[in-house]
Amino acid sequence: MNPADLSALVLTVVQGLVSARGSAESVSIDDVPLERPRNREHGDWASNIAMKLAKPLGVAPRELAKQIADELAKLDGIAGVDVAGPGFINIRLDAAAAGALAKTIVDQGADYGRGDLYAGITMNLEFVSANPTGPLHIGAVRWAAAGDSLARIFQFEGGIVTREYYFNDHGGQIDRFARSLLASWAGEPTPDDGYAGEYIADIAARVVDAYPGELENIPTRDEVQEIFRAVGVEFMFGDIKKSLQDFGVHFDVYFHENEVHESGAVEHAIQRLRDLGAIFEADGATWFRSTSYGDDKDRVVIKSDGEYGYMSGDIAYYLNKRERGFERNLIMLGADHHGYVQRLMAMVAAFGDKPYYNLELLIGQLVNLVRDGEPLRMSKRAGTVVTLEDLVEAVGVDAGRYALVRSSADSQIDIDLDQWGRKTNDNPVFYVQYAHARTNAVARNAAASGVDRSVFDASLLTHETESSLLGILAEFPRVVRQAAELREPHRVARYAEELAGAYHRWYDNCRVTPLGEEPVTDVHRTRLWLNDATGVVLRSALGLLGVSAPERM
RNA sequence: GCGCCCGUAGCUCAGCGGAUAGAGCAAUUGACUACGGAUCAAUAGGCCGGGGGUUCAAAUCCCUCCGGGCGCACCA
Repeated sequence: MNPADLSALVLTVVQGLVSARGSAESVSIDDVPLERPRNREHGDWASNIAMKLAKPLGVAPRELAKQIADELAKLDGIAGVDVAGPGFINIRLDAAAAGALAKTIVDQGADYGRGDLYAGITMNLEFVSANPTGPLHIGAVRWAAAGDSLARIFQFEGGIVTREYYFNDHGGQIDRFARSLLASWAGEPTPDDGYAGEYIADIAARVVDAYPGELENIPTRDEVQEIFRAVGVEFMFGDIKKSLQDFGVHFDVYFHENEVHESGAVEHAIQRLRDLGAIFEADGATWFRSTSYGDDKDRVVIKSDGEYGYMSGDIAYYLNKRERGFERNLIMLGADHHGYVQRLMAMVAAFGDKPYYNLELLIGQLVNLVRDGEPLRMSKRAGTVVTLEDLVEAVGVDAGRYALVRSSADSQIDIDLDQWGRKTNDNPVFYVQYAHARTNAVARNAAASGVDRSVFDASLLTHETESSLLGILAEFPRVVRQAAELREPHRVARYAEELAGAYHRWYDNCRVTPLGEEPVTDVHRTRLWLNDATGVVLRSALGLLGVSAPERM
């Protein structure tokens, strides 16, 4: 029996009692979530429904709880029901009902835990989106790991997901990049507003290699700079794509900002807003009246010099996504972009769409890398940029990804490179991966000792570590769904650690293979199902995080 | 000044209304002739930043103050 089944049973009982009392109070399945009590002595599952309904029904909570408990106790698969504290209903399942899950999980394999929260919904996840002026710095990388994980979680919940990267190779930032390359080539100091760092010299050298002996013969400096811009950007962007690929992050669409400009999408989008009455002219510029939709100031879309303002691109890009058919659009940004939320939501509302539904902005707080107790400081001027490569070099891809998704994006985090670089048990990712490898080792040993899955008798899973492990396995679907709803992939990581811990404790207490000359029994065979079920869920959880699940370590 | 995020064990962080607030690391002590000790067991460590409020019940929701981070362009 899984928690959903049990919830349904409790609901039936509660509805029966409510109508028997002649109350009009309506109770739905969402009102009776079951929880795992922290203290195992409180049973396998607990419900607080009696305390919630006591007031509307005008009954004492404990009395109502007792009535519900008495009805529940009569049902099959329930070993006992107690009322505790202010009115908790604590339910103990019999071993067979609880243990059946092990077989269910093995039978369903990688599909166990899959949900339908976003079944058939088209979702566009935009993240990283760094302009190609330098290697990916650590701030952009947080969402590379967390965004990709979120994409996997949405897909697990049935979503039709597109991972998208938006980039721009024109404008002020790119000009500074091109001038920096040019200066490096010419042996001049880095321009005051330029980019420093070894990569500039490296890219400049590669551009020169691509045009051997030619740059010197180009008459104007502007023309040379244009070559550095066009070719340098290409190299830089190639490097970025490669490091993302090496990090296990693959984008379905690389969307170029020029696309919205050249296609006339910007004019199209502004015209749409104009038709909707959200555009006005003032001071020689064209404005979006975003204050009518909750923004704190109006925004320029066409500057007085006739150029498009920054926001015009965002407006056109959003409309483009909608016209490409995406129902839900998520953009993941760093903490320094939180000021964009209001104006973009105003735009969504102006188009007649639903803010926070058709468009969501996820803001991730800063990440610091720490070594020897000291944060690695970034300075663009000094050219000390902490990059994705630095992270991967220090701790590897698995630990790097895991460290980035393990905490809520709402929190600033410090990643201790010394700790995460260690291949020992003070590294959480190894703790989880080792548990997975151990399930495989146990399965291999079982096969060698003649233990197979020919028999499954759930009533034999009676040890307290077995009921604890089963309880955690049962929660996987709910954890994934919650991670999806809240856009919080770190929940999956924390769950994986909890599951790994429960598995290690079970391993310590319950043997799958017989000792010495002992005969193979159905207990061993049934435990193998539980072992394999744990392996399945650990693999799924690690997969959702984009971390490998090794069979041996 | 206005806005967003954060403040929980020595450190890094979980805990989006429930029972005695958790994990990993660090500290102390145990368990290997037992499916991999990359493990497990145990001890110690907390006015959950302060103060008010809502509730049967608050680390969690609301208000306020304090502290830290990040933003508030006809720049991108």
